[in-house]
Amino acid sequence: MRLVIARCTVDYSGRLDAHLPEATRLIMVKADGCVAIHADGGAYKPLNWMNAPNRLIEQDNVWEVTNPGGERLVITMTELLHDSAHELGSDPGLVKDGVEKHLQELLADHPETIEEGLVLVRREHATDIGPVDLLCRDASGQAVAVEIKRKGEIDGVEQLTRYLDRIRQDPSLKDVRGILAAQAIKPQARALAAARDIDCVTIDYDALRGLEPTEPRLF
Amino acid sequence: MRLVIARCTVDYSGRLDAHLPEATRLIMVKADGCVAIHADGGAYKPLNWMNAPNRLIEQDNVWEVTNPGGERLVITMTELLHDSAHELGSDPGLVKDGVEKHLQELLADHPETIEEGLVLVRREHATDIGPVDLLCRDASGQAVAVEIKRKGEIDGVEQLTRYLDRIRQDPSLKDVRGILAAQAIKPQARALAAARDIDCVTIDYDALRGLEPTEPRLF
DNA sequence: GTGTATATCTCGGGG
DNA sequence: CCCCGAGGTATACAC
Repeated sequence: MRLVIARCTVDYSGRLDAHLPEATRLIMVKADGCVAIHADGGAYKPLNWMNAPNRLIEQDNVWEVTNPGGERLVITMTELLHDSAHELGSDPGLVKDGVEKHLQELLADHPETIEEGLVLVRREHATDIGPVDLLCRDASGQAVAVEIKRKGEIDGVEQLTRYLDRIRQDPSLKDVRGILAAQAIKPQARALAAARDIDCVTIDYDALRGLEPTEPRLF
Repeated sequence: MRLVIARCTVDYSGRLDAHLPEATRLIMVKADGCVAIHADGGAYKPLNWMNAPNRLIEQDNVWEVTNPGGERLVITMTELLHDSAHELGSDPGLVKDGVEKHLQELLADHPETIEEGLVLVRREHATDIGPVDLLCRDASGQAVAVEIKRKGEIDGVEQLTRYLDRIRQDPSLKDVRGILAAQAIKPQARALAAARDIDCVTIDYDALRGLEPTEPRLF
């Protein structure tokens, strides 16, 4: 990783056009060739960036970064204040706990916590517009499509609605109903769900994890 | 901005739990107190981060970053390889051209490029679930709601559908129809739009910009 | 503050 | 390669 602090202007042209007036910034060049330009505020987003793979041409005080997609980033440096390189090696990567995938795994193992008598038919049931999180059958034998979210918002209701439309085109599943299962569901999502005869169920993630016999903690 | 290269482990606890095994990484502390931890690959996202405002406690080789929302990031350093501080000053910020806002401004000035005879009634017409980009009337006097996107995808059709449902509850607008206007529209979005009697119109941004008398180039 | 939409979203997975 | 969905999304803006 190369770290350069320089007074510079930057021009990006690609998915849109963008320009940075002259100021002092950090220019980060990583081992994979990607480039990010950071100001001294805002943790997350660089002001400008180019993802790998890139071609970087250094010509005096002008750096030109291009990528196969036709995007182009030009950094014009007027004053170089720091320039250092560091060998970091590869990163083992982030280990996460508590994302939607875990919630889906737990609910697939314990569908009865969504609704009494609910039985799993298939996880990630495929439709031609994407996979439904859980396809189940309820105590009466009726098919139930379950969309799982950490946060239940309008988008989740729209998504489940699209899936239900598709699933219902299969004659054997034409009376499928929908459930939105989430750790918390916003009033707007509840309202839209109600208008579309979709049930809402809130899930207690910690209680659910307590049902797992082995308590598979990641760290 | 302070730049530290160190061999470290990192633990985050907050909206989820996350852990980084020991490796060498860049730790960036910006003037506003935010912290980002970068590996040597991937331009955009830090592995872990804490947005300002933060409280940072340095205790020997352990840094503890906490924020008012109860999130907590702990960096345990086993080897310090680089530590430098740099005065960057404030950044004038990024100037952009070609985002959706510009497209909306241009189309508001030239609604006839969307459809012959179309006349603007109101930009950002408010509904109780959000603003419609353009509300217009067509040559026959019928109301038309226009949703503008740079890229026309399914979400845009869903969004316009929700607005149309709301707008039609107003008796004076009950026969409003919808147009999705975008620089490019995906087949999936076209299919969904067709199923909902929403028209699709592709927009040539450069040609549209050429219609502006003053050619308001930003840089 | 909540609610909504945008983003050069990024990133990863599946066909 | 495209398509789709998740994200500690972040970020801006209106109410």
